[in-house]
Amino acid sequence: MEGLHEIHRGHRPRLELVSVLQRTDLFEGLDHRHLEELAARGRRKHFVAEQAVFFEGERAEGLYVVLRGRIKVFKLSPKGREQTLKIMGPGEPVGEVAVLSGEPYPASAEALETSEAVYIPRQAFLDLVAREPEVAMRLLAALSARLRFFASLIEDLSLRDVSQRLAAHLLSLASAGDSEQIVDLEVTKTQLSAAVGTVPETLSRAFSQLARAGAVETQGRRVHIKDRTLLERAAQVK
Amino acid sequence: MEGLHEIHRGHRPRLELVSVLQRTDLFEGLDHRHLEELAARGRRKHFVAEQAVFFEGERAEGLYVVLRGRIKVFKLSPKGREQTLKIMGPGEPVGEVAVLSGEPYPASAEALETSEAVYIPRQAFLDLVAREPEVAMRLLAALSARLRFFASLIEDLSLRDVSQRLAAHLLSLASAGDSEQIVDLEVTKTQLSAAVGTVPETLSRAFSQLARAGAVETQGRRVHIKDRTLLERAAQVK
DNA sequence: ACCCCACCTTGACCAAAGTCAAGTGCTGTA
DNA sequence: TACAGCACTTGACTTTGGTCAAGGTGGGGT
Repeated sequence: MEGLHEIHRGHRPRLELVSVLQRTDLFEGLDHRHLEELAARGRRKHFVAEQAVFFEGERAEGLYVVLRGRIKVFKLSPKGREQTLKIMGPGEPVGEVAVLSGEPYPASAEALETSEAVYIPRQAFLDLVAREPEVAMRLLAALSARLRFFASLIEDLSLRDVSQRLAAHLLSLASAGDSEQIVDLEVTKTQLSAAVGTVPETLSRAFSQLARAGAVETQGRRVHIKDRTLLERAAQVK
Repeated sequence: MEGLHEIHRGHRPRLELVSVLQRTDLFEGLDHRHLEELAARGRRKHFVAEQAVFFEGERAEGLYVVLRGRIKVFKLSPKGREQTLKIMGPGEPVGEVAVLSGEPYPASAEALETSEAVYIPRQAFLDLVAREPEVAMRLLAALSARLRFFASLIEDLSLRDVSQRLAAHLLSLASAGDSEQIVDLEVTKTQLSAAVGTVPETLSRAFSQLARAGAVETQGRRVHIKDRTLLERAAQVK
């Protein structure tokens, strides 16, 4: 029994780690040798809902790659208000900016729900990036996408009001075509308020404003988009 | 004469380009062969104050590396208000995110003053990044730094008021040590207002508020920091 | 089925900041 | 030197949105 456990703890999990790493934006299709090494040096971590992953200002000893669930990256104001930067889902890396620049984490992160991630120690990651240009290219793509996202968040916060931001957010959740459809917010409205940069009360008013205009109707987390054109107009000029 | 001109246009400038590329964050210390190729495929461009470099939404055919002067990257609201994302100085790349992701420029850019840049066509850059891991690493460092900057801009816009943002901005311009010192804004106050995410009127009031508190005194673009501790307090909790 | 608690909504209020308008001062130019 | 134009400031006003307080609602657990 003793021996069997050894094998299970030391070996089976590692093979399994390789297979989950392969389903990751950063590492899929990567040379098996590299995956093996990552698996050997990385660790699988489990988080329950609301559990902290790391805190802003902490030294970054490694990064996480989400396997299951969602991890919210956010900033806190002294008064306790929160601004969500981004919610990361399966396949996405969290904390890689801090690891790359060698500085402390620039924001905090916590699990939104039961989640799993691979933890990769700083040096293991840096070794891989330096040795494997393909990983560097994927990272560049990931960081570029994030910069784009941040730039548009900055634009929203600075130049658009809450209803416009909400309308734009709903449109980004909506599928391309249909004028009328039902979208799932995937988070509570309180969490949504932190993502669009406001408080629950104001978000609620923005929703009822859009509802009064006839653009949407809400039932809990489900939002019925009644008139996409109207919603598009609410997101823009005004 | 004809021949001389040929040489001057076709060759001298290229040698010169190599030498300026060497003074660039992204390319310094790079293999001479690569620099030659960049120089062959790139072009030097000159901008006068307020001249557009590119517009948001335009297809990104290449990127720029600032040699001299400053280039402002910004977003415009439908109503004409502007949010500065970042002002880029000598050595820094502009537009590389669009080139990397193959999507349109996510923001507009224009010269703040007489400026010079190297224009590098998309494919020349991608070739180099793919072939030269060192360039990819530098890019990762640059993008990481920018993400960090953006994250803190998002935090500021969402969670702090204008005086706090102004105080923080002044502190970032100030040198580390001294409690009392004079800093140069390096831009007009109107431009500063776009950088901290407000309008000139509000910025002006924020300045007089800080002045009333005894933290600073302003004389045009020169700001006399009279009490750094006071300024730090104004930047924070409040 | 009931109850509890967290989430959400609404109203009243207030503070922050954008807009509009007027006026001052500085600078570069004719 | 005088003028034009721009940057900046200040005041009055309005709008937006955050805060506080009070209910309503709904889903999960016992």
